[in-house]
Amino acid sequence: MSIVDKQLRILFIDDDKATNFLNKHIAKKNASVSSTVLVDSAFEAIDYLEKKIVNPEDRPDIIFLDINMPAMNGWEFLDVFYKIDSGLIKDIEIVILSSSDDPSDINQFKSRNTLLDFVKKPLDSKLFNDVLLKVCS
Amino acid sequence: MSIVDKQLRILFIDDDKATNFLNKHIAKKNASVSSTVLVDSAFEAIDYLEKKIVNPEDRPDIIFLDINMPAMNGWEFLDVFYKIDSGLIKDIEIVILSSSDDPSDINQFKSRNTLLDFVKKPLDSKLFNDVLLKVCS
DNA sequence: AGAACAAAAATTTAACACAATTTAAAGCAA
DNA sequence: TTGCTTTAAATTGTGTTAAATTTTTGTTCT
Repeated sequence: MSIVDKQLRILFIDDDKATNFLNKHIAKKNASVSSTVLVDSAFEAIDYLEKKIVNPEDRPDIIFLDINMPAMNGWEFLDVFYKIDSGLIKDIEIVILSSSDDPSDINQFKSRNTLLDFVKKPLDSKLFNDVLLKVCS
Repeated sequence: MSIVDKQLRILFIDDDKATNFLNKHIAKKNASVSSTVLVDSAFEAIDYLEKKIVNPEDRPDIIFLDINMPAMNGWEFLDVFYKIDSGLIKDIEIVILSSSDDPSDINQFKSRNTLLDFVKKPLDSKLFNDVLLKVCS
């Protein structure tokens, strides 16, 4: 059963290989997902969004973003992300995917009211489907 | 190509679901592995080894053990493990599988000279195969 | 009516087989 | 010897099928 008509493209940003592997597996099993892209760092994500995407139809619909990453964390990524001068990325939904219980992260999430959701690791297929439903509403 | 004649049973002890998922995937792709068991905690591992194994042929040949786990860490597990009063577990090889750089963990590993190897996460198929080769030598 | 059990449906997980990409290796030529 | 090309090997990715688990539904019995 596909919960939505349109097919969604998902970008996962996480420095942990095992997490990425699990996330991709869950995403690809969902009938509403047409493609998944994994990157290991926020830096790679910026590079991907700015350089690698040539056609608008290639841009992700949803980004699942880890917070705790070396070099550039999730919040720092978002600061850069929103400055990307491109119509391409305007309506990409952002979902925080973190195992953090840190109140400062929760506050960060609440203060940035453009973010779609805050999902606790590990991702599971039910949780993932809920996010997709949220995107379509 | 199977590097060994006998088929090996692997037990993974890790509290992270994503890590377990990746580990299992890698292990099951190896032709020398006949079965994999995953447990989420050291406590479950003890329970599994003491209670769930009835036949000697069911016991694992290798245990991949995470160090940093809540409630009971890897070293604490080993202390309990070696006290298990059962011939069943005598010649199980122990491999530490951790992302820790902590010198105290390295020292712990060196001081316990019965341990087969210390492997850094994330596990990959080459690394895994190397461990299997070590077991057979 | 409510609890409990059993059957059916649906969802999740695992197993398998195949394709594609990447990596390593061997051989040859400059 | 160095670099390049071809071949082989191995890792990774993908899709399909089958098994197992969970949820739902309906029926019976108290």
